[in-house]
Amino acid sequence: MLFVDSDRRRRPTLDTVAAAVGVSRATVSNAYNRPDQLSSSLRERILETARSLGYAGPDPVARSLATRSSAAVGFMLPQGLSGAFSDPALSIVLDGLASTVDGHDHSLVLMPGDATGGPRPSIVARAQADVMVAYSLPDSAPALDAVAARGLPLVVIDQPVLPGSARVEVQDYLGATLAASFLLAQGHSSFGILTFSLHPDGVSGPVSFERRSAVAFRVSRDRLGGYLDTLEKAGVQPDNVPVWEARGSDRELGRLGARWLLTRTPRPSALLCASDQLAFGALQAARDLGLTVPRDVSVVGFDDVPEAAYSDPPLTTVRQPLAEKGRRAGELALKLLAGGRPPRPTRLDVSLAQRASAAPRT
Amino acid sequence: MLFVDSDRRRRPTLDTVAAAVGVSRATVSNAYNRPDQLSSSLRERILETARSLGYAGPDPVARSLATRSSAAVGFMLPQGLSGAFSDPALSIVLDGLASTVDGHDHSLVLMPGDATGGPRPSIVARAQADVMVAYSLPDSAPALDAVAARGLPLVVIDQPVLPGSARVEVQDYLGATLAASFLLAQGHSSFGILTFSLHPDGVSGPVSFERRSAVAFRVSRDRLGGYLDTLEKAGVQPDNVPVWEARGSDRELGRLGARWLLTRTPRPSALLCASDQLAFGALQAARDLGLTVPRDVSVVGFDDVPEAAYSDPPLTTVRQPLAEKGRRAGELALKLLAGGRPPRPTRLDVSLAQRASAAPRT
DNA sequence: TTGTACGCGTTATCAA
DNA sequence: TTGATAACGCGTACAA
Repeated sequence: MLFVDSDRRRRPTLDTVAAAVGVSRATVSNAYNRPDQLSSSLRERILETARSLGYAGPDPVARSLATRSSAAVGFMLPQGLSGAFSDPALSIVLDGLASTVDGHDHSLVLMPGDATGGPRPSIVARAQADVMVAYSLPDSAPALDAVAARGLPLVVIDQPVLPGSARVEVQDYLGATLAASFLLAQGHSSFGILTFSLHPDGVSGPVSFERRSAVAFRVSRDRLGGYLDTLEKAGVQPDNVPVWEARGSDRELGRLGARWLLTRTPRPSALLCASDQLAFGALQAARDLGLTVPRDVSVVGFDDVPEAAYSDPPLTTVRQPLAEKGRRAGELALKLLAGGRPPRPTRLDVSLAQRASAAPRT
Repeated sequence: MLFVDSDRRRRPTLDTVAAAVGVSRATVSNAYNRPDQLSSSLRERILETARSLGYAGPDPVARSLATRSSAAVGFMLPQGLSGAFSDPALSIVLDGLASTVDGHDHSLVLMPGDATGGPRPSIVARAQADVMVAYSLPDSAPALDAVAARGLPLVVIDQPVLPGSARVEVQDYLGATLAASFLLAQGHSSFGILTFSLHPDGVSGPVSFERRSAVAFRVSRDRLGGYLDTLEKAGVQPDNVPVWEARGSDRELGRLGARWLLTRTPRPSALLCASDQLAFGALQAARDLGLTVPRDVSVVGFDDVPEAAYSDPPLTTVRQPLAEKGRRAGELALKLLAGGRPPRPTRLDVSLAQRASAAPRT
């Protein structure tokens, strides 16, 4: 009696099913993975028995060990998910990526970053994924070394290419140039710049001159550089352009920064914002201060998230193909997984979406 | 020569390192996982050798197989990530969850849903996670059966509790009641309701009477039920209340629906929206039609996402503790993982955040 | 169809 | 204490 009661409730395995049906483990495995390797009647019998035994199919981990593939794509973020998901641009990219890999029966493992500007190396070392995608990590992120140490293929988005990695990138510098040129052409000569993190230290505030050099995030570097270089070429001294660094790309942080920028003397007649979220915050800050956009101040964003078309006023911004960026990254990941060599990086185009938030200087 | 060149580039394993150091595999394993089990000098020697051999630490998959734990929590979504990430409410919940599990060195595996209203069962069957979290899946989602088949612990958010699962939930019905009561108290008597999906079939449009029954999503069911019941108690016939179902909780879809609602005759003087996103769309639709909120029409949302405080006008909405919801789910998942029994569900509170988008009927 | 050699660790249990 | 032995964990895939 006692013996019966204490029969070990181990979960059934391939062997359990094989024994019950009276075939070998290999055959049961085939029933799941290679239906053509056995008669359909036998297969049906096996599946039926498995069901009755409560066997839910081959254990994913064991299968991964045997095949040396976990059918998952790792996605490394520069920050916690909080920051991540509040950024619609990232959401769109992630969606493009997810739909691509999902279509190939791969799952997505998210690795949020922490204060170091990326996921902790221990997280990366233990993640069950066979290819990693890095999204806008700082150049020196320890997470990248961890990926290299594991020898996993890597796709980078918005980052300098690493040896052996594939890369998706957008012409950020060019985009910034477009934005600045446009405002210059509109007659503006007094600017303020609102950027997101330059270094992975969580600092917000006015940007000192030293801090502008050796910027750790490629995107920030390119956008800021594009703005400043363009202005300088037009005769606007970079030292005279106030720059505010927000800790993240978030509306409220943008509002804070824009409030500072718009209370400088002289007040800038145009704000260059490194993201649409920051720009939305800037629109709000202008309203708070009783300024009208674009009459009193022009605002230009970056990304062209869907909401940019609906803000008040609709946002003039640099458009980049966000969903495409994610899809490309997904395709590259899959390609690397299939053993492909990293192709040369293709740069996605940017363009200026002219709406109502920027106007000629009055 | 040739032999040397062709030396098999297999990745080093514990054995490789053990052999190189001249100790057993177990000792190398201990060097990584139980530093107290060996002298620190030996440990250092092992780690050093591992480094020089290019060994990145124990293989995560093999470790999972041996420990029978993959240190990951799976998150099942009702839709593709597209819909998911465009919903700030979900983002916040997910963030709360992610930070909780991340703090315990667990990773997060995302399982996007498809047309069936949840992830495909095959995805669930193969996911490497040892606990699943279901977010607002329809009651009959096949994904839930797949979880049960695997015998994985389950946490449900915004769903009816399943046998053996833990659950975190919000008083949606009560929240809807608050919103409707408030508008009634303000003197409104002509309403329109804007809801997100009632059934997992991707339909958008006016909601027929039959479609209002047997609603598949608990949240939709409770919110819609709360609105209609409250109105009915106040003498407003549910049949006379136009209801628009949006395919998703998305601003643009909300705009479409609100446009329809606001062009009914007689025009509703108040709109009850099942989410803030839909409400934002409604604000836009009102603007499009030349209506002023709240003078011509009052709008009430649901969720109280951060942006609700900054919309134009700021949104009166039902507040629910989104981040807390995610954290609770994460804690429950961890608890289940540790072998805990599912505690009885705790309901999180809701309240009404009164702002400027709703006013007494003029 | 089947036998069986892996895949790569973890964790008692045991010995020095 | 410190380290070793060996029994799993659960499949996959190839040769027979």
